[in-house]
Amino acid sequence: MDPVQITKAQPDCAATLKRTMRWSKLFTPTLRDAPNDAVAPSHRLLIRGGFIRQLHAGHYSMLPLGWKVHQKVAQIVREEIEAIGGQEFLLPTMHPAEIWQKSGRWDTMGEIMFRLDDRRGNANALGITHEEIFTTVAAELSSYKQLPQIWYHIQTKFRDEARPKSGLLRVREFHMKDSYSFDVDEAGLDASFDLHDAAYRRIFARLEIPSFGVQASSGAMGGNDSVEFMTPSDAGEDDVIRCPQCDYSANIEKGTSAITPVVDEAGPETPERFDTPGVRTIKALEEFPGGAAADRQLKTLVMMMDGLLTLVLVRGDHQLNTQKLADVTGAIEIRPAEVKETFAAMGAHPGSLGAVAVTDHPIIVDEALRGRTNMTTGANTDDVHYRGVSVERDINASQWADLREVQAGEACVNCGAPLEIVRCIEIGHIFKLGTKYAEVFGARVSTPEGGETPIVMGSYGIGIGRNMAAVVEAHHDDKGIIWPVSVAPFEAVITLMRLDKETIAAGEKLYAELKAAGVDVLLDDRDARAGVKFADAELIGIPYRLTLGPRGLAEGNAEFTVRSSSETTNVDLASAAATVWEAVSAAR
RNA sequence: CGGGGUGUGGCUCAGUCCGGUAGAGCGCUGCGUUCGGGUCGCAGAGGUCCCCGGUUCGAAUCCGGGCACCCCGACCA
Repeated sequence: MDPVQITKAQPDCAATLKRTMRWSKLFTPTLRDAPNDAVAPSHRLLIRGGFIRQLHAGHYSMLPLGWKVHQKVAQIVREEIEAIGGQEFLLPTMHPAEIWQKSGRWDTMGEIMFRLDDRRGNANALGITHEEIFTTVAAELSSYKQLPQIWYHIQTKFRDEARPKSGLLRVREFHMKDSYSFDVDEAGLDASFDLHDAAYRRIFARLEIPSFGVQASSGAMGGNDSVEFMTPSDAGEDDVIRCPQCDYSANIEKGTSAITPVVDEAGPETPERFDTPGVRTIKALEEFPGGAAADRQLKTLVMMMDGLLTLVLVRGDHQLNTQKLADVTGAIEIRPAEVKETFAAMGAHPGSLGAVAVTDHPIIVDEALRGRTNMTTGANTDDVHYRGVSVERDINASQWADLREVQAGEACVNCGAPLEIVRCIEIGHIFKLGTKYAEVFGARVSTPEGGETPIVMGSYGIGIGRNMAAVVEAHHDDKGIIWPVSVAPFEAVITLMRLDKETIAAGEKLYAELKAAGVDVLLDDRDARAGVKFADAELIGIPYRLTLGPRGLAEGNAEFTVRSSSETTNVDLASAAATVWEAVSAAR
């Protein structure tokens, strides 16, 4: 028997060709038409290009090309988190109810969390995020000397979204990178937070997603100093307030604006009742003789806050933002009261409601109503209103808060410029958790002074699939996707116009050269018409194409085409691989 | 969860109002043709018409119930 030979691997042309990625063997079911129910560009193109297929609402299969892109996106995220000291973990996706009960989120998460019982009848949850799990592990940290730590994982998260939509943009099962920072104090947390902020900006730059950070509500996740990264897109689901002049930007759930003060007359000593037959809306009351302009009316909203009927007051021409209401009250379940609940509590129907002299329900009043006098509002009798209402004198406010939703054109609180409201996709979220989880799970470290302190934590998330979709939203045209080289399913494609011996040989030679140079390349050897091959290459968005046909080959040329610009040039066969390599490496 | 819409071959859709044994285009298979931008011709395969029940001689079509998916809103990192 021959002795085992251990030899250093040598480039082997024959082996390379055996491993050649041939389009004829590639499973990429491209479609000429997108399914009619796909609306968002990324959704349509990822389906048409054969990247993804839906299994059911909010659950997608990643086909080979889709998974390849997904992994490239994840790898960029991984590299940038490693670069700030992140250490990668693999954690359970199914968690015992107990751990969520311990943090209190078993109840507060509500229906967004998938829950299931095991054979013993024990309750479990599918992880929607991993604060609880990481903090449990972090309980083994014992000394300030071990800090700071940044821990992360890239894994499946489950969220039982009420309405999955827009392909990969909002799904129920998805991969997310979440990292958690562990510091001994607030200053350390600030530093870890800033590291993530910078890492996230590098990630979006490498993905070529235009992005900016906005002040945000941290919602059910808990915490403060919350920054969301946004990319403008009609396919998004967040409205963002942006100042075109200074750097102010905030999620509409959080942001505010300066509004022109309304000058009120003092009004009467006490509110005056007056009949308003048939008046049911702000607009109708504006037009009613003896009524008032919308900005001189009080809008009284009846909300059920965790089952407690509550009055919420905003100016007549303002909108309530329910997330702001949730944030200031801590309520979990908020819904408008039903008409019959409202009538039972108030004695009147919507359209004639008001808070004057109401004492048996909590009343939360928007800050914009501070100091307002001589206002008009419903009198809790159908077809009757009050005028001459002074908010602070006549209404028993239990809480004042910023509840108003900013409208486009209102003035920036920093510089006074008119604000814009931009539809955006949320592509990342970083926020400071503080010591909440550390205290619950006993993650404490000894301090230099010899005492003990709970670890101060931060939490940082990026949805991989959503970012993949966001790249497509930012980079496509009417022919298909235009992937940035950094995440393209292939960096280059060699398109054979004919399948004769000479063309195939030239294609395989180029393939081997590019492969040897480290270029991720695909050989289109399908027996199809030129139009089909070009259209498919453009649809799936390969950044660079080398076209080999009899026309150019006769003169020793290939054609080099750039997907993003459609620019085509002739290159000498001998230098074709180098041309591609240079373009790819410059763009990586 | 509220409102709207849709379920017919792999994809896009017609047929449903007015019940009569299921169609087109694209795609797919074979043969021929063509060969640098989704050729052309011939032949062919492929459908529990979302499911269950009812009415009827007969249901894709009418009636009842259910399910799924999409869009808008609510909600949601």
